[in-house]
Amino acid sequence: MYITLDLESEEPIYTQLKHQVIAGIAKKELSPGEALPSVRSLAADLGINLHTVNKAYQQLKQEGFILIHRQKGVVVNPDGVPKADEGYWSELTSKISPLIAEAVCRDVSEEEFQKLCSQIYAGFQTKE
Amino acid sequence: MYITLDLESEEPIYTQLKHQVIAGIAKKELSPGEALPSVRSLAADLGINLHTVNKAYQQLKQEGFILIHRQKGVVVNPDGVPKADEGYWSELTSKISPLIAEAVCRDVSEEEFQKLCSQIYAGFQTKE
Amino acid sequence: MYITLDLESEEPIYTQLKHQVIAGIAKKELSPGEALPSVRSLAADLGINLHTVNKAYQQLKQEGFILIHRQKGVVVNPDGVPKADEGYWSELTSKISPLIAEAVCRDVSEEEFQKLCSQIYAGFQTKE
Amino acid sequence: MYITLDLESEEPIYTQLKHQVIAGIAKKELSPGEALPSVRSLAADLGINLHTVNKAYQQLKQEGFILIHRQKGVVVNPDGVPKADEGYWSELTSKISPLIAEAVCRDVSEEEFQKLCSQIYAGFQTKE
DNA sequence: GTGGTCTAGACCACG
DNA sequence: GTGGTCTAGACCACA
Repeated sequence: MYITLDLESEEPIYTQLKHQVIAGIAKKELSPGEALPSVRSLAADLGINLHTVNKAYQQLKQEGFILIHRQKGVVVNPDGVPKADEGYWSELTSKISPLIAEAVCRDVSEEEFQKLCSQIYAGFQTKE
Repeated sequence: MYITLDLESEEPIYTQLKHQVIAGIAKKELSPGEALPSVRSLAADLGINLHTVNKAYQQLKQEGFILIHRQKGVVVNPDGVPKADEGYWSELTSKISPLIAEAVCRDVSEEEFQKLCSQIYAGFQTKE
Repeated sequence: MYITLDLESEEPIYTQLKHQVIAGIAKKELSPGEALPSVRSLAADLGINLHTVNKAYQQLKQEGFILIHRQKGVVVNPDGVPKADEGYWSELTSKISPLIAEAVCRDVSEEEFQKLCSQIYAGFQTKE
Repeated sequence: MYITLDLESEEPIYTQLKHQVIAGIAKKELSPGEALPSVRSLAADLGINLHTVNKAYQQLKQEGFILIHRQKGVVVNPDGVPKADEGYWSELTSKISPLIAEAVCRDVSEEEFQKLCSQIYAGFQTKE
C-alpha cells in the first residue's frame, strides 16, 4: 500500500491522505482488521506534520473506516465499512450534482459520463 | 431562476453561487446571452457581500460560463460554454474518483451508482 | 475610414475610438485638415453614447491629433501630429517595458519580437 | 528584488506589482522555485492592503508565473513560465499596435522604434 | 505562521 | 446605474 501525496495540490494534504486510505480499502489492498502505520511513523515516512496525519485518521475513524486503539494502534475497521445510508446518499448527491451540472453545460453526454464512471469503478476492482 | 444559499455550510458561499449558476445554465433556465443580476443587486437579494458575488462571477467568467461587461453587466456566454477538453476530463476524474472509492467501500454497486447519476442527469434535462 | 468597435472588449470604448482615429491618421486614411464626423453624428453612427465620443475627441485634441472648432467642427490637425518629445518617449518606454518583460519570460527572442513590430509597422505603411 | 510602486499612478497598484514581479523574473532576479514574500509581509512592506497584493498574486498564478501554496507561501513557477502561444501573440499584437500607430503619427521611424525595443530588451538581459 | 473567505464601506471609470 | 479598485479588519483552515 503506497501513498503518494502532491504537496503542491490545492487539495489539503489530510484530504489526500484520507482519499488514499479509502482507495486502498476499496481496492482490497487494505483488509478489514489490517493494521495501519501509527500517526507518528506515517508522518515521518511521508515527511508531513503529525497533526496532518492525525486529522486524516480522526476523520476516517469518525466515518467508520478505521478504528483507533490507544494500545493496539490503528486498524482498518474489522466489521467493514458502514453500508450506505440515507445520509450518505444525500451527501453523495450533493457532491456529484455540481459535477454533472458542469458536464451538461459542456455537452458531455450521459453515456460519456457513465463510461468514465465505469472506468473508474473498474480501476477499483483490480489492484492498480 | 432562484438561488438558495446555505450560509452555514462548509462550502464557501461563492462556490455555492457558482454551482447554482452552472446548474441554471445546465437546466436551460439561463440561456446564452441572457442577463444575470448585477453584482450589487444579487448581493443585496441574497443578503451577502458584493465582493462574494463578484468572486463567484469572476471565476465563472474565467471558466467561460459568463461574460462581464463594464457597463452592460453580466450575461451568460452567448457562444455557449467551452466544450470538454483534456484538462476538464482529468479534473473531473480526480474529483469523481474519491467519491467512487468511497462508494465501493460502502458496497454501493456500479449499477446503483449509475442509477443515481442518471437521476441527476435527468434532473437537468427538465426544469426542476 | 471605417471604425469598428468591440463593445464586449475589456478596453473602454473611448480608448478603442481613439486608437482607431490614430490608426487612421497613421495609415494616411485621414489627412491633415480633413474633417471628422461631429460628436453627435459619430455617436449615432456607432450607436454609442455622446459622452463616449466626446471623451475620445477631447483626449485626441489634448494630445494634438485633432482640433475642435465650435463652428467648423472637428478636423485632423492640419499642422500634423506633434513630433516625439521626451515625454512621449518616456511614456512609450513605460508602456512597452512590461510587454517586453513578459516576452522575455516567455522565451520570445528579440528577433521574434522585432519581427512582429516590423509586421505591424508595415501594416500602417499601406492602407489595410 | 526591490519593488517600487507609484500610488498616485493611474495604473492600478496590483498591475504595477504584477509588472514588477514579471520584470524580476525576466531579469533573473527571481529564479524558478524561488520564494516570494508572503501576501501579508509584502503588503506591510509596501504599505498597501493585503488584498491588493493578493489580487496581483492570484493573477500571476492564473497566468502561470507563480504558484501559491496554502502553507508554503508563494514561489516562482519552478517549471518556468508557459511559452508563447497563439493567444499570447494575438494579445501582444493588440497591445502593441496602438503604440506603433501613434509612433507612426509622430514620425518615429521603424529604426528608432526598434532601437528603443532593443535597449529595453538589453535591460532585461543584465540586472539593472 | 501561511493563504482562504467574508464583510463593510469608500472612491473612481465608464456610458 | 454598472463593474473596478482599494482599504480595513475579521475569522477560519491548514500544517
